[in-house]
Amino acid sequence: MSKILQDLNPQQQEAVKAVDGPVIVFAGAGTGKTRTLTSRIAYMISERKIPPKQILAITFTKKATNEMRERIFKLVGPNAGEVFISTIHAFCASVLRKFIGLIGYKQNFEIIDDEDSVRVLTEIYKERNFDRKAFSPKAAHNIISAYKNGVMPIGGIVNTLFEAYQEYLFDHNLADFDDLLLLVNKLFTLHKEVLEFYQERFRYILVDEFQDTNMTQYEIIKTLGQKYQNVFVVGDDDQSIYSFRGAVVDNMYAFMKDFDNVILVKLTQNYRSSNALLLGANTLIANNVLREKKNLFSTVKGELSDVVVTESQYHEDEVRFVVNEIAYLIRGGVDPNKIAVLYRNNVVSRNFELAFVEARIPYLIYGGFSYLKRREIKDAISYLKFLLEPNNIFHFKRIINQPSRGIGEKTVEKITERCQMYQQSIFEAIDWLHANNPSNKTSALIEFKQLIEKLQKALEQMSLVDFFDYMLEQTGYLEMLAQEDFFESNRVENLEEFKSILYRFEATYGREGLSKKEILHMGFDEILLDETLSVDDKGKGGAVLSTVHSAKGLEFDYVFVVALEEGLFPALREDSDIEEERRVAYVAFTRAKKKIYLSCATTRLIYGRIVRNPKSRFLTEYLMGRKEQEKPEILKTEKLHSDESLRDFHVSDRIYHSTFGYGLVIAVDETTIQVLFERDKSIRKIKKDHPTLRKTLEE
DNA sequence: TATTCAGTCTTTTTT
DNA sequence: AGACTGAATA
Ligand SMILES: Nc1ncnc2c1ncn2[C@@H]1O[C@H](COP(=O)(O)OP(=O)(O)OP(=O)(O)O)[C@@H](O)[C@H]1O
Repeated sequence: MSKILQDLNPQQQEAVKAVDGPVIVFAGAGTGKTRTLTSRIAYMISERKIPPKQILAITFTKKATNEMRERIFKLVGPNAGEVFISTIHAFCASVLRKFIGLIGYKQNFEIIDDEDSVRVLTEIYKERNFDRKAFSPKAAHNIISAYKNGVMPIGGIVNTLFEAYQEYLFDHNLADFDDLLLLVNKLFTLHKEVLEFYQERFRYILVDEFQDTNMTQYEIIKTLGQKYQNVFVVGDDDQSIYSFRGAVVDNMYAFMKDFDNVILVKLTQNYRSSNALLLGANTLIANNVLREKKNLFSTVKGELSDVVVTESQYHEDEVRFVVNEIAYLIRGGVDPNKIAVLYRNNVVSRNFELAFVEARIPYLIYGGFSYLKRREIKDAISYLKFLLEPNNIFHFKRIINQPSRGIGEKTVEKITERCQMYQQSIFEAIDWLHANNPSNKTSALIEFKQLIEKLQKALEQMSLVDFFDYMLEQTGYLEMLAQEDFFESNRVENLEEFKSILYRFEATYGREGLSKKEILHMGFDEILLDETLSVDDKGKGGAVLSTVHSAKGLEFDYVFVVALEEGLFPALREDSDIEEERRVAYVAFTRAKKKIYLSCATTRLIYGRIVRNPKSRFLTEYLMGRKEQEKPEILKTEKLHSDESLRDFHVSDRIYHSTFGYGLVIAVDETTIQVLFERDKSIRKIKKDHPTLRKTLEE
């Protein structure tokens, strides 16, 4: 048997070997879906001699893309580089980069992120005097995006807004994230030649996390696969957590109908977690009605104490407990990269981040604010893009008064007016204004123009990295930051960090003899769709702080699921779907390999208000599968002794044990202690190194 | 145009 | 609590 198949079970092998024709792997968490998909690609290349160039693999995140490429590389070597692995968005961007001209956009179209979209909408609001109070531009963006993703219909004023928005994007040659998908779909529908080009190019298509594809994505995958029918998708209906973005689990069933002779493979053995952990996850998800019944099993038994339940009085206690516990694990030799703190809401990450810094525990944050979305980074990128395209009004508006040059809304309006009415370029308009109606404003504009021209020349003569410094200095951007609060000082650091990205651009694309302009264009395309890009990413890593959504597909030895309270997790808004909330919990709980900590706080500060929420139903549901006497005693974190980590027990100390509850130490020897437990008034011998044994404070 | 200050609203989740 | 807005003032 080939070495690729060796590490797979018979069902997984079946999925790997069925190279031709449509296949769906429908299976629960940790059953090796991704591993099967990866092995299948390796198998196709090394056993079936399929040219790697013909393979397209769609992952859910950029992180998953990188991971998959690495894994395939390990199996088949450098050939892996030729497989087209990407997120659907990045794939669409590459299609459009080639063919978007056919549907009226210019080839150098730009991809904009949410923040840019909101900017555009804000402008439209002002132009057309829309009422901000009815709903904010931000809300409008959410609605429009939901509409574009097929989540909700729109009408009336929102439709007007939507049309104005699309018109603006088209006129400015911009595409938002949703457009990437929609435009490709349009391209494939209107231009069969393009579709055929890609059908021939990618004869084998594989899709991970299929349960979270939306209608447009599915349409794209379906049409691409129509000709050769070699479409392989893997998914888990219980892990569909992106319905807010238009994901439709029913695509899994649609797939089985739309393609002929689909091979259905089910996997039931979970290789990630022990049965002790699986029991909870299985019981929890069984509360959902809308699902395929599955029963995952593991061959590893696990310990009752692998599930730790804690309750803290205040959220500060929760943070302190989690951070102490992680510090303890790391001291005990656990690799920080194998520890994760997962939460439903980004808000709670802040407290943890601060505590990690204080405790000097290295950490990484997934999800949350992307590095590229920071103001200073976006400004810098806008400067660079404007240098390449000095007639780009979009970037002009962003940078013209950054730092302040005394140019406000009114002046910008005058310029755009002339550009539109007389078909002038921005610089021509500036010259005209200065010649015909000179003022200190127009002088400032001329100065700006000269600055840009000077920078354009300099760019040709310097390395990108040196130029970047020069640019920040010449534009006065650095000085502007220096004058802001010192509190903002890490903006400067972020900009410093950006130089390493530029350095990479130059190293990757520089030697092919490309111009600076081309290098930057290619580089920006590469990073733009990479949400995971962050400042601390390339360091040695550390414990992971992540939303549950961003942790999908990942696994960690130790997982802390925090803020498990009604209203937060599950979120209880009028439009929330409790089954989806439960799936989010299921995803969270199934990330753990060795041990899981479920944590909630009685009292929490949110929006300056003190809220007291009961502990999450998911916590209860998770434990429901256990016999009464096997349910863990809840650890009240505020009772913990501050130096409990020393595990140095003495007679008359108070302790906590996950199975037996709280108790009093009555005798100590080398390796064990004797404890009188409060709950059942019995005396037990406990090993000192029992994993959940903790010293607590006096009563 | 820039700056300041009081009042308002926020948060689910992300490519 | 903190970010963000809009109106009032310099
Ligand atoms: N046949 C196998 N033998 C040993 N280990 C396996 C096998 N299949 C999968 N695994 C391991 O199980 C873990 C989970 O695999 P994988 O991430 O592929 O599962 P998944 O189904 O994609 O999970 P999820 O749906 O939660 O993302 C990984 O650590 C993987 O290496």
